[in-house]
Amino acid sequence: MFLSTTINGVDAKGRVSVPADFRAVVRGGPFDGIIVWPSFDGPYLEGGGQALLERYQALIEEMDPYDDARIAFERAIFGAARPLAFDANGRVTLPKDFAEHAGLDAKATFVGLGSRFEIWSPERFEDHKANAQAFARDNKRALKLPARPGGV
Amino acid sequence: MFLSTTINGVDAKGRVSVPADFRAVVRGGPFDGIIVWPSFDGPYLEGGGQALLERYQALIEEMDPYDDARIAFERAIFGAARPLAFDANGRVTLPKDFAEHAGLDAKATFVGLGSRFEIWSPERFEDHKANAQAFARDNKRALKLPARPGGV
DNA sequence: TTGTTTCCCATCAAGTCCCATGTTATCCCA
DNA sequence: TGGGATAACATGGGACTTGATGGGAAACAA
Repeated sequence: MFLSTTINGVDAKGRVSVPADFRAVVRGGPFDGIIVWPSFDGPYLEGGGQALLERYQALIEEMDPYDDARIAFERAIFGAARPLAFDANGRVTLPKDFAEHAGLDAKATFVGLGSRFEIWSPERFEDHKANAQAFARDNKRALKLPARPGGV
Repeated sequence: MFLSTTINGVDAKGRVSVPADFRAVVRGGPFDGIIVWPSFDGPYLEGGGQALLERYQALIEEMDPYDDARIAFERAIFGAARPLAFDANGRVTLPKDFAEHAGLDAKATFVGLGSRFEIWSPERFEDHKANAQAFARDNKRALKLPARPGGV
């Protein structure tokens, strides 16, 4: 599972170390690296191992071959995703357009989300985190978050 | 899996480099090249390895021999598809009618869609990409993509 | 011959690999 | 428990390989 949040440096070549914990998650898989795509939801990147993409593919292949929704998902996800292989030191090179989409220059924040992860510009992530926490607090009933005795 | 989007040049002879990642997908197959046909759905080309065509064949053979839809698909896909062999540098030569159908002149956009890919004129693809992203964003629950905590 | 297609070679850029170094975390032993 | 040794991790730069592309020669068809 992808867990915890890590900030790593992005060097002049666009290389960034993938946190060792994240590398351990995909180790032994069919592809020694991660698969990353720009979120169509905001200025950040989403990623996971090849297993994640294969799960998406299985979902999509249950749709009819020429279903409009299927083709839209295929273009939005597979068309945007890129496999990023680890180098000998566990780094990947971020394509320029990915770095631009997420506003990454000197630093990148890796956020583990269980089956997948996100990559943010550290400044944007701080804003987003505050917003997400406030949203969750204000909507916890609507979201049916598990309530704890005492309401804490 | 065919992944990511790449823009490659089309030279005066109608030659275009197939992205190295795509070549790697079909490498080792029975035919050292790709199979391409004009989409009956829009101004672009569809393609894949020989394995893809064999899967389509299996699907179609489940239909009744004289089903109108079957005959239409057979003509639209198998009748229109051509195998394009790689040259020593991994390029293929686009037949003129294919280039016309997709409006390809100086550049061609290869879009990976998992089990197959599409070839677009870069300008036309930009338009459709925005549509696909908006559609995917609005309908991602239909795909049961893992929801992000907070829904933000 | 004339135009078209296929094959081969040269070049340039970009991506990948390799080695070296500093820093942090972990382990072991006194 | 404290300190030192060791291993793991993150980072920087240089060398090299691969990929994309352009042009030309040879083979083929009209």
